[in-house]
Parts: sequence; C-alpha cells; structure tokens
Amino acid sequence: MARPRSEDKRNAILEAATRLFAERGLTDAPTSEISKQAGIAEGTLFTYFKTKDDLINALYRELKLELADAMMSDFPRKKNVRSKLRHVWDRYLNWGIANPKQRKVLAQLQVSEVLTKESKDAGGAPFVEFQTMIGDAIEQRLFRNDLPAELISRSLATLVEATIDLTVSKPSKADKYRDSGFQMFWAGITKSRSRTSYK
Amino acid sequence: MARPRSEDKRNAILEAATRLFAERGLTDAPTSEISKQAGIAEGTLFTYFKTKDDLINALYRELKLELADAMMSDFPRKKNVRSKLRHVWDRYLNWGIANPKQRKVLAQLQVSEVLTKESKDAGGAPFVEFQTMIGDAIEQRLFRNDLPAELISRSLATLVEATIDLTVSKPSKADKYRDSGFQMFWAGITKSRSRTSYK
DNA sequence: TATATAATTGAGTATTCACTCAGTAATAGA
DNA sequence: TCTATTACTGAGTGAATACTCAATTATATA
Repeated sequence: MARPRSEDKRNAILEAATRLFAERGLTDAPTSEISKQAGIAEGTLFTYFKTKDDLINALYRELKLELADAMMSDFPRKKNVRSKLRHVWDRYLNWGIANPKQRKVLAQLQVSEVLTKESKDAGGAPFVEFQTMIGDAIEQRLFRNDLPAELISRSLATLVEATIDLTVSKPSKADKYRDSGFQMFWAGITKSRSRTSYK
Repeated sequence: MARPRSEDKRNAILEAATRLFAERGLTDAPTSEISKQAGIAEGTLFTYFKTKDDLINALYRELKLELADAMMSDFPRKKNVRSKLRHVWDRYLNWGIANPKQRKVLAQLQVSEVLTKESKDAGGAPFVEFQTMIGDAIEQRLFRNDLPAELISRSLATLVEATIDLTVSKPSKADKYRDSGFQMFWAGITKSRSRTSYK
C-alpha cells in the first residue's frame, strides 16, 4: 500500500547513463546530468540505485543480458556446432553494430574497478548455454587438441569485436569481413584437415 | 643557464602513476597521491606534465613503446613469417606476464576518453615494422584470402591477451597455453592445407 | 473517500581534487 | 663567484559532484 516505483523511470535512468557513459566515460558523467536526461530529479535516481556504483553494476548486468538475449534467441539447438557458432557470431556482430553505445560502455565496464565479483558472476550467467555447448564440443574432440574453453569463447568475442570495428570503418565490406572473420575463427579452433563433416 | 629537469623524477612520476592507475583506476588516483609516491611535491608534477590528462597521454606512449621494444628486440628478420610471428607472440606474452600493472593500465587507457588522436597515432608508430611484415605477407598471399591486416594484428593482440589471462590463472599450464594459443592463431590466418613450407 | 506508506523534488552540504602561486633552492653559464 | 633562470615546495583555492533531507505528491489498500 504505497506509491510504486516505475519500471519506466528505471529504464530511462539506465538509458541516459548508457548514452552519457558512452559519450564522456564513466567518471565524467555526473548523476545530475544522468537524472536530467532521464527526466527525473537527481534525488530520484538514488531511490532506484543506492549509489552511482550500484547504477554502474546494474547497467553492466543489464547490458550483458541484452547481449546474451541477442546471441541466443532462435539458437539452432538441432544443428551442428559450426552452425551454432555461426549463429552466435552473426547475432553478436549484429548487436554490436546496432548498439554502438552499449558496446562501448560494456568495454569500459569490463576494465573498470567498480564491478563487484557478484556482478561479474551475474554477467556471465546468461551465457551458460553457450558455455555448455563449447564444453560438449570439446568432449567430442571437435576442436584442436586441448584448447581450453575459455580461450575459445574469448576468441570468439574478441574476433567479433575486431570485425565490428572493421565493419564500422568500412561498411561497404561488411559481409566480407563477417565471413572472413568467422572463417578465421573456425579454422583456428578446429583440427587442420577436417574439411568435411564437422558435427 | 638554469636548473634542469630530472629524467629520474619524470620516470618516478610515470611509475607511481602506473602503480596507482592499476590499483585504483585512472580517475581514483589523485595527483596528490601520485606525487607522494613519486617522492616529489604535488606542484612539481605539473612542471613535468601540464595537466593530469597530459600525464595520462604521456604514459600511454611510454607503455606502447615499452611493449613494442619488448616485441621487436632480436626480431628474426631473416626467418620465415611463422617464426617472426612466433617471436612476436612469445615476446608479447612474456612482457604481459612480467608487467601485469603496465598491461592493466594499457587496457584502461585504450578505452578511456582522454587519449588524443595524436597519442593514438604516436602509440602505433613503434609497431610499423610489425605492420609492414604483415602487409608483405599478405602480398605474398601467405594468409587466408583477403584477411585485412588490421584483423590479423588485432587477433594476435587479443589472443595473446586471452592467453596471458589463462596463464595467470593457471601458471602450471603456461607452456601449453602459449603453444595452443599460437597454433590457434596461426591456423586461423593461414590457408587450410598448407601443412608444409610456409615462408 | 481517507490514510498510511513510499516516491519525488531540488536546494543544500561535505568532500574531493586538479591546479595555482608566492616563496625558496639549485644550477648553468658568464 | 655572481646572477639569471628555472625547478621545487606545499598550503591554498575554486569548481565539481555524489549524496542527503525536509517538504510535497501520488497511490494502493481499507
């Protein structure tokens, strides 16, 4: 029995924060400005997030969730590993190109000193199905000898990131970059001769 | 005719800054603390660097130079491309493991909003020989079709980074990671069947 | 409709911090 | 040795900003 908080306001705060963090960096985006752009009073921001660090941690989880959703929606569970990886590759790439600010903020967040261990763990949670798939493929010996799962998923991520940057700077070659990036990734992780019948 | 500046003091400032930036992040490392750890008065810091942003930009160039030196010293100009890349791979890896703070600061700097275009350009300059090598190898068609040079150098960098992180978390497997990381990189960039005679 | 509860507001506060500057010390060149 | 020039010092300053709080407003429930 009381006045409820508004999901809309919370989202407006997160969106304004995303915009400002992307433009000015985490520390040069004052809460006063975030509030203003979110269309609320500064005090209100602190009923939704106890501190600015809290806001930052919440935003991190939110963005990781968005990215995971983008990557895993329509995930082709029935197809072979290559198709699955290509699906994830394409979705990640699309998300990054369509959401440059979110992507930039995420990059800043990953190296910032404000993320708690809890947030980092929570940020990884939406990717468990992806991780499991990698683990399964390793057990089936689909990949090059003894490549650790972490190296595979990080390679995917960093190669996508590099490919996005290239695409942004030369949009006309988008499709070419998308394909050669993935080929490079796939050739890197799979055994050298397997030219047919990957599972 | 006057009192000269001291190279030692300048270095002490850069070292203190590196330590503090690594521990607390760029913005939570006050100039007062940097000065104290460098063993000088706060005012002195500003005779060596006009502003804090200047200091940050100078540190970026310094660290890039250190890394390039580490990578390119004893560079085997006479050997084949694979050996050259393996050399760079190993040196980069060694540097990263031996200099965790420098590496962390560099990661923060790359995504920060304070680097000027000039600094970014200057940071790339020490790597021209490496870039040239990649360009030559591309002309000789040693690599997979149409892989852009930028994708190749960024892949090397990000795969080394991933490998360093793995190594730090499981030092006992250092050699294994080092090798499989490089194999993955090499297989990714070269044409699939070329199992012999790479140049 | 009445009311208890919680959200909202925005001016105010306390703190932090990059940078300054007047006084002092060192040194290169004459 | 003398002196012009610059480095060095550290207390002080002004600006920025995360967060508070007393007053006000909205709303879920009875």
